[in-house]
Amino acid sequence: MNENELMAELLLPDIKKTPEFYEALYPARKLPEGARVTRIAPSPTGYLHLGTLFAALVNRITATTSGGIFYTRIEDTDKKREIEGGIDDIIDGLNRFGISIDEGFVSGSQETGEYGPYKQSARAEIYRTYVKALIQKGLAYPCFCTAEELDQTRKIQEGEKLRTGYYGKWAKHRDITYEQAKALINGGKPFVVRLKSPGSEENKIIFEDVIKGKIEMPENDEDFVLLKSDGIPTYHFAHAIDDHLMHTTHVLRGDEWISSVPKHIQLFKILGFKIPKYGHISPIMKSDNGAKRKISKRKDPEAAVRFFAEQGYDSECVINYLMTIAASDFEDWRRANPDESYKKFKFNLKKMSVSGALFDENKLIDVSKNMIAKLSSGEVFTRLCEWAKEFDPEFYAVLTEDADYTKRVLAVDRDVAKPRKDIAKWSEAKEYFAYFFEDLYKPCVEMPENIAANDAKAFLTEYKAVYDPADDRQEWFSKIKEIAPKIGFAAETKEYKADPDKFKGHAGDLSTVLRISVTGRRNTPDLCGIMQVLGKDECIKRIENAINSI
RNA sequence: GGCCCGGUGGUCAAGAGGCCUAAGACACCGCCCUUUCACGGCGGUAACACGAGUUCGAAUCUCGUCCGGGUCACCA
Repeated sequence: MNENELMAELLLPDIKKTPEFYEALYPARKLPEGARVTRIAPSPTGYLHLGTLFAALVNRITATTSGGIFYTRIEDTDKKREIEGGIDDIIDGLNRFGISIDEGFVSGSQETGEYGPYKQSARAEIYRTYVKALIQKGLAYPCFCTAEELDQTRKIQEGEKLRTGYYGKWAKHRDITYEQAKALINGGKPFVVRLKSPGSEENKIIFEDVIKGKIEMPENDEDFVLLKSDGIPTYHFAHAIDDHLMHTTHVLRGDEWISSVPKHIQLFKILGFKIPKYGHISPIMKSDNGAKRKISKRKDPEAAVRFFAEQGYDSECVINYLMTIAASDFEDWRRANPDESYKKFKFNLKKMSVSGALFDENKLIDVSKNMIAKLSSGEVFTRLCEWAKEFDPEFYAVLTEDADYTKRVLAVDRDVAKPRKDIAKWSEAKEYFAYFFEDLYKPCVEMPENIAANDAKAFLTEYKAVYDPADDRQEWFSKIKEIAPKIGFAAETKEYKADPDKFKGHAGDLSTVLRISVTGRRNTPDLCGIMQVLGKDECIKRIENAINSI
């Protein structure tokens, strides 16, 4: 054995396999030409984040449009920051938003696929095998520096205004000998394994980012850590091994990774792996006192995807909004294909924005209103109940007490040619439909200032006598028009506008009186339709109540 | 501070040297339609960060300045 081989044996004596074993275990995927293999690799250090959802969407749709595979991999190499239930929350969240997963973790506890395990903590032996091979070739070495020592050199570098890091002459253990290492290990010293970087800062590397375009950076010359002292790899190393073995073709991740690309490219080259295509996704930003900053888990409630669920934003609407951010041509496509699933959209990574977009709730509201307006009342019923069941059980009870009635309520101004665009999120529905339900209805008979109480009373009394729930909209309104002149109101709005002084108001004002009496609201959808749903008895009751309390 | 990336209305954005008197969407404002509110229709306010250069011609190419973002861990 030569010195390098001795070193490898000293550092990783338990590793008996070779990289060839794993290369054979995970052969290339049999996929059609041009199929893209993508993935997200969340770490279970918190709940599903908007940025993660966004990245998942972009990865999912690039795999879909190319006939490829999208898989999930759990990056749980940092045991210190891991939180309980993190995996479940992330994967369940993806499922909830309709992001289907072909392979890897498909639920919090279940994984599928031929390229597993899909959890890094279960892959330790694989990483260590590759590290050992690197040491054998003299391409990696042990480093015994303590956190304090590293801190010390960083301070010196800062003092001298030098680039910080473990490189060049600062790489203390770069040339450590087998004998030296052996002595330290026998002395019980912990160590990490570092890459013996062959790079130089003088050299430039150029790579084509599939989203951002051509990027030029100095070559990596840092002897960064491959294996931490607990024997677990760093992200960089795990990324190279996993994405190679799992045959990822496109690494689409947050652009906070862009500065690590030189490290990654170097690693792939040294390991003899084919370099995947990289695409770096700009973060979703948030405006904070005029300043623009990346949306943050700690400060912003909407950073956790759960926020949208609680608010009652429909998951499909959120995805469609995210698509408008992901692809500048998505809105045009949506207008041209109003009924297609977003999955049919021909997504092009090059159309992605290079700079981060501000999260725009107004736009989300607009997208949501448009989408919800297109739903049938049955579909609205299903989704509303689904939401209420989880987030507003009381309302859920009201909605499901008489499902047929509720469906008729939801059908007002909905299953028609031009449905209302009124609801943006399910949490608004309770307030919006309250007057339909005994338990939620709060009578209010406060009439507009321009209508005298006597006139209101007189109108309601007359109207009550002729009211017929069988009337269609036209008949319904003509009855109001017939009463109008009798109490000094214009039957036609135009009449009134032509000479306002001649009238106390117009038929429209009287319909407002009726509206308030029946619903307690000044604004509602089509009143005639509402009264039909409410039924004769209820309407009469409410009208009488109004007459008595004005 | 070093290294990257970016900068078109309030927001998202089209834009590849002449088609730019700069599109569209959201938001906002006005008018019309209208049983209210919406919807819809019509219209309006509002932008190429700044300075040099290249060119007959620059939002577009180059350089500089300024501003914003990211990153510089045994975190991902």
